Amino acid sequence: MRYSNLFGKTSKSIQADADSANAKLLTQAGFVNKQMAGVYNYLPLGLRVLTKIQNIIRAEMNAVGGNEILMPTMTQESSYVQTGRDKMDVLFHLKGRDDSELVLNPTHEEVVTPLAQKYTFSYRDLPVSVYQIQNKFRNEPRAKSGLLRGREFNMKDMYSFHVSHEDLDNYYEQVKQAYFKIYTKLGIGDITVLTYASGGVFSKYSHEFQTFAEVGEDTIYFCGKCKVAVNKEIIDDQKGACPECGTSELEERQAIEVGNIFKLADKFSKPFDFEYADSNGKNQLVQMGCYGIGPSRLMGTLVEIFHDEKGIIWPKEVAPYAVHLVSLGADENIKTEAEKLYNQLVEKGVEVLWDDRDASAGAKLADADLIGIPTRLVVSKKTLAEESVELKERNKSEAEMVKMSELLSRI
RNA sequence: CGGGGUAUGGCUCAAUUGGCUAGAGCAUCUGGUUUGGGACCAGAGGAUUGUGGGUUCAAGUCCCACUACCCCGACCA
Repeated sequence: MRYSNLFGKTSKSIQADADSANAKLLTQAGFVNKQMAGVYNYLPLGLRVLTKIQNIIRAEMNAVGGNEILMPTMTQESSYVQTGRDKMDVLFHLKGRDDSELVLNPTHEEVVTPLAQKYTFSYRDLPVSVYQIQNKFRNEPRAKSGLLRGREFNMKDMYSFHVSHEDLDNYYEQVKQAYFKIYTKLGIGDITVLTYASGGVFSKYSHEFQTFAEVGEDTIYFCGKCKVAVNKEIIDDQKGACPECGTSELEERQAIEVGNIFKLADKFSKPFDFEYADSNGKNQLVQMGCYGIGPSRLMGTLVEIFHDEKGIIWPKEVAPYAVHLVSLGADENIKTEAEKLYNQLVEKGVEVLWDDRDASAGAKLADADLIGIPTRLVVSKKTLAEESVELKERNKSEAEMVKMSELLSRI
């Protein structure tokens, strides 16, 4: 991609209302643009990152047998009346023609449960799990912290259906491991911990995945020995002790919730009367689990974790491009050489963003740091004199000269 | 939802006790110069000051209402 063709621009001045580092940097670098409180537009750079995060998640869900589907954004309110969730205060309500009552789905239990019911008759149809990656709507009393807490946000939600609690337990563990693989791939595996948390309205307890970060809204108590934590909301229930080893020597940390998994059991199968015939032909309630992770929140989290005073430092797995090619100087010769290199890289399948503008060196280099692509290549009079290209990693301070002839094999 | 604050070109801000044609920087456009860390010179365009009402000879400025946004808290599948 040539920078001159890229929709979205970097900006020197920042949004006055950008609170967190992720809101500030993502806006300034041209990844997102705020539509209104807690609602964002994803520009090309931002969408590329979001898509990569989604694909990492998608691969792991497929690996545990998840079937990807896409459910609707809106649903008749009566489904929520059936479960009692129509009273949730974060629910967006709207009216259709004839004053029909509709809601924008905050999650999809009310949709997926009756859906799965239509295709599940006996134990032979179970277990099964389905997931989708879609935008959710929650009328948060207070949206904040950029992508960390929005009113419309992107989420992967998976739902599993089982004949027994044991089977649910089994699958739940598999998904838990899949989640850790996701965090590891995103580069936050070592700072993300399994956290015992409240199950909200639907189950007594749940497991959250919490990433240590100062801006995190959640307070958790971390057990260094077991590498698990307890959310503050249930620390009293746990009597201030680690649920795995019992020690009360826990470290208080701030963290961002980057995933949450629940054993729903029959919380939803019951109101919808979702039963299957067992091997004796007797009807039994289906046991359910649900598993949520937010790509958009993860994108914000990654920026919170990986940035410096100059800008974002994307992990390679999710960076919008692998290489940021910068040509410095107005000489036609420089531009020609840069273009040659650009074409070679593209041909080789390297994702490259070429800053082909006539902007000053300072402006281009500052933008490269702000955007945060892992590898920066500079072509200038200086480098051409040595038939070389300057290579610098965004997360390192020193640059090195690489011969043009050797460059392609290096990348 | 309680408390506090803000609203002025695309962005960041200014405008004396209410007073003349609402200023500047960034960005944009034109010309020139410049190219290894957000360059410089000259010129240009761009605003019914969030919306509605009120007070006044006169309102960006004062009053009321509404809306949006931000902060603290509460809330948070």
